[in-house]
Formats: sequence, C-alpha cells, structure tokens
Amino acid sequence: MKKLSRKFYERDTLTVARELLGKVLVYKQEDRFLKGRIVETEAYIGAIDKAAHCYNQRVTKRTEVMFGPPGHAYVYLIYGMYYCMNVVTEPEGVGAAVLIRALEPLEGMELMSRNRFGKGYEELPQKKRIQLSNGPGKLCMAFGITKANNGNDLLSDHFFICEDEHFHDFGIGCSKRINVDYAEEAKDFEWRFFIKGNAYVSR
DNA sequence: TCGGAGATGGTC
DNA sequence: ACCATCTCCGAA
Repeated sequence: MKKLSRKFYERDTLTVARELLGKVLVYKQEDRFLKGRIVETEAYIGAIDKAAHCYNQRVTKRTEVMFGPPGHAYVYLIYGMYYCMNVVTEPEGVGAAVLIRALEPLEGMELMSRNRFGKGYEELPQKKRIQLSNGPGKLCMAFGITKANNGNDLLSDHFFICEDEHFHDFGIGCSKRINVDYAEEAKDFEWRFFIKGNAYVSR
C-alpha cells in the first residue's frame, strides 16, 4: 500500500478524480486505523466551473486551501450540519479540488459505526452497514473528519491516501454532479466518477 | 419504496 | 439568502 505522492495530486483535476477511484483513504487516530476505498468522486475546477467554491478566482478565508499546494484536504461545513472532504489538486496557485463522495469501508468499521450511529457494527443491519460512508457527509461523520482537518497535508503519516495494487480491475462510470443545479452551464458537466456496480456509491 | 420537509450555521 | 447533505416521517 504505497502512499500517493505530491505529483499525483498536482495533475489535471479530472485525471486525479478518475484515478482516485479504487485508492484507499487512511486516517489513523490514536492507535486505531480507519480505512475506506474511494468509490465515488467529483471534480471542481475554479477556472471554468460555476459550481466550484473558488470560481472566478474567489480567494476567501474558506477557499484559500483550494489555491494552496496539492495533496492537502479541503474540508468545509455544508448545510450547517455536515462536513465534506476534498483533495486539493493542480499546482499551487490554481483553485481546484476533488470531492470524495463515497467510501467502501475496509477497516475500523467498529469505530465508524460508533461515530455514525452510536452503536456497534455487529448491531447494524446490512442496510445500515452500506450507509456508513455512502455519501460525502456520511463518510466524514464515519471517519470523524471535521473543519479541524481543513488544510491537513495528505502526505502526513496519519492522514493519507494510498494505492491498492491488488484492486485495479473495475469499470468507471461518469455522470453529472449531484446537487449543483444552480451552476448554470456547469451543472451539466459530467465530472462525477464512480466505480460501476459498487454497492457503496451514493443513491 | 418514495418524496417532502426540517435541521442548522458559515459564508458572502 | 443560499448551500457540493442527511434523516425522518407519512403516503401509497
């Protein structure tokens, strides 16, 4: 399980969004590992994308991380209640990121279950197990990712994304992004990517 | 199984 | 006023 390099994130955002599929998000807290396979992503590219928080070179307190060096986490509060986690892409100075929309839980499901539902994984019916991390707000809740993680370097030793060299034989689907109807022409960009047939893809 | 409404607070 | 979401509840 090799950690993704800075160069991986520094590339074109659509390429990174596609290539993040199948990779594994790792978050070590205390002595426990939380791991989940990335099965759904969305690209946000400030230069041409009215759905992006950083559209039109809008550098604010919130969006400055998107313009920073690649391979860092951009975490923001949505609807006053939930967090969404992005990975910053492209060279420093370019505003862009990839939203992590869904994970397939691989390790640490007991803690994820506690974080999400306040009870043990063994107690969860199959339906709830699927719902641990099959959405951008859900996966942050499961992993305990909050605004405190905004700006975190994903090349650190406790929060990173790595390859899974034995997992490569899968199909990739794409579609319009979710809940960006306000974004005029950008709402029709097919910048959502997912692993075909994976049970943990949202909706 | 589906759709609508409410929760809730930072941003601009 | 808006929002890159989720859960609950009632109707079918």
